[in-house]
Amino acid sequence: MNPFHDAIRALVTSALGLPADTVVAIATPPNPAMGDYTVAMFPFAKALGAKPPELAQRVTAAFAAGGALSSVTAAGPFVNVRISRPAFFAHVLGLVGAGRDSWGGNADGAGKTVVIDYSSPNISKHLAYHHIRSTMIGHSLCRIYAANGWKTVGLNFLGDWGTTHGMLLAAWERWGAGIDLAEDGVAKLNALYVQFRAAMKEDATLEPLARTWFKRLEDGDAGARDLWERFRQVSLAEFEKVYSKLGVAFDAVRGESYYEGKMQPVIDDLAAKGLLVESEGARVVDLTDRKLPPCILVKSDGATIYATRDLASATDRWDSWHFDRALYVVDKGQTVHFKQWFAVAEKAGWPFAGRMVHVQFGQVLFGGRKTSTRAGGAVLLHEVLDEAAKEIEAVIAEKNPSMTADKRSEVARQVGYGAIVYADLSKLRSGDVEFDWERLLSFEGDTGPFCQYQHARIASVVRKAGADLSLADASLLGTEEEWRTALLVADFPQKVRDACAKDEPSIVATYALDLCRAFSSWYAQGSKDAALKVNCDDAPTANARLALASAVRQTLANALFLIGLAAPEEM
RNA sequence: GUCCCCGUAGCUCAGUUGGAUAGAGCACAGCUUUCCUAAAGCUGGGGUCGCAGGUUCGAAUCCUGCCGGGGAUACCA
Repeated sequence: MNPFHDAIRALVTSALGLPADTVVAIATPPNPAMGDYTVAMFPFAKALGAKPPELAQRVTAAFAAGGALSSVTAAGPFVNVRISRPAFFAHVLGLVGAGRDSWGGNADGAGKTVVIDYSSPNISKHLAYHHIRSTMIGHSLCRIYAANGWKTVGLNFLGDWGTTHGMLLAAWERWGAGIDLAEDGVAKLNALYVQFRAAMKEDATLEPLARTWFKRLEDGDAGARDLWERFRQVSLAEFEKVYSKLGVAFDAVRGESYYEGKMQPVIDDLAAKGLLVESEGARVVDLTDRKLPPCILVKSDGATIYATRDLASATDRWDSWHFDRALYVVDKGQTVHFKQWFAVAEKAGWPFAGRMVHVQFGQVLFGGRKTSTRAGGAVLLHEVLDEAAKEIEAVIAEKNPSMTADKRSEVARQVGYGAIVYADLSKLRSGDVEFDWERLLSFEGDTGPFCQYQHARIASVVRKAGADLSLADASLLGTEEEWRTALLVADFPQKVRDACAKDEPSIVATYALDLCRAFSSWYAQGSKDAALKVNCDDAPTANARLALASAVRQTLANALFLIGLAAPEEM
């Protein structure tokens, strides 16, 4: 995948007489002064019956100068390798230049389809801040899988069914007269829902009323159906406002209601296979052999439950797309639920069994506790996004007063939203995250705006220089800072693979930051010594440096795209 | 009770799948502004990698047991 890595592998395997396909772990030495890459000899010692330092000597002795590698030295049990810098610089510039927007991607997933279930909010409720996790991790995974050659289907699985929606219909009947849903519809619906739940505690007739309304909905009663459809549309329109801010678009929106008619065949099939047993009045699949609680599919009152809907929906997704993999980007609190119905699919021997993955993530905590949207007072996602854009707009006005108001507003949204998204995606999925306004609204250091700033900086320097980068002579590159930057650029394709293999967008986010730091360090050299500027006085050197900077910019733009951040040309 | 996740600098987090002296940012002390502008760079202090064992040439990383935090644990999603 990288001719320089290939050369190192070839050298090691041939020197030690190992098969050419032996796994050779190529790492970065702790100190750049030691070399560009390093290979530890320990893994080969046992098989070859020799001590690691001796093997390192053998590799060194077999090295012949010329080609991709410039020097090979033994440091005890390690073999440190320096690669030919002019060749490497030329290689990097060529790759990025040829790849452009697709640079970093691969075709590993060619012919394969992944269905990614993400965001999946409940209608008639706001998108709260914590929805950013599923929404952006899922969105980013769509792009990462696509960059790895997969066909992706992004799916929003709306919570639009169940007795809670009956409550809302009942509440509307009581108090809905005169309410205009055209403006802040979701807020009004949510208020009605909260009001109804509160009233239920006082008035025992309300819960049956809600059930009756839901029954009407299930039976296709036109009045109930129309009203529910209206609530659904109002909610979707409001979700869409937030999604468009984030650049999120789905390939399909299928709510729980969509699968309503598809559950009976699932139940029948499980019953026919003898998997469905009666237990405490409910119909369940026993999972004691998997050390799991039984999976309830039909409640004792005869109604279905979310496991039934998930099974029906998986079946439907299989019929629609014949996926090779289906990701469920859902918080880790639902781990048992997913294990249960994945197990049911396996027991039933369905063709898609084993292809589902629960991509779990940690929860957003407020003061160390899980959020409760029911308790009210939840922080809304659009509020956080708007606040960040507002704050950053003031910063831009101060730092870049010549920018027009329109442009400033556009860039403020890109960078403000970028700050919020980056703050979430830069962390490993698995950990819980504490909601912290101060940290979300910081634009310095390990942040999205820092990455975007480096991108804008490079774009501006290159734009103003107006040089013909196709004439760049890579042999004129060579400072330590340029070198470290180029090495990082070359790592990008592997990061795109790793992020996909682990379903982990933070790998790309962390990488983007590392690349920015390397570039920023390099760029700052120019303030100490004008000869070290990117756009220095010596035209051929400037051309080569601008070409490398341009490669960094392209890499950065591609990385930011994968995590859903805009890459502004100026800021 | 059982199961899952987490525990690394004062705070927020990385750590190349077991490798050489554990790294960033924030905060703190200081220094540096004619390329996009300091939204940055450089220097410095700051660590028993929760604790105790084990596995081996070698452990923040793997195994076991504790401690601490969060979550799940059949008719909500």
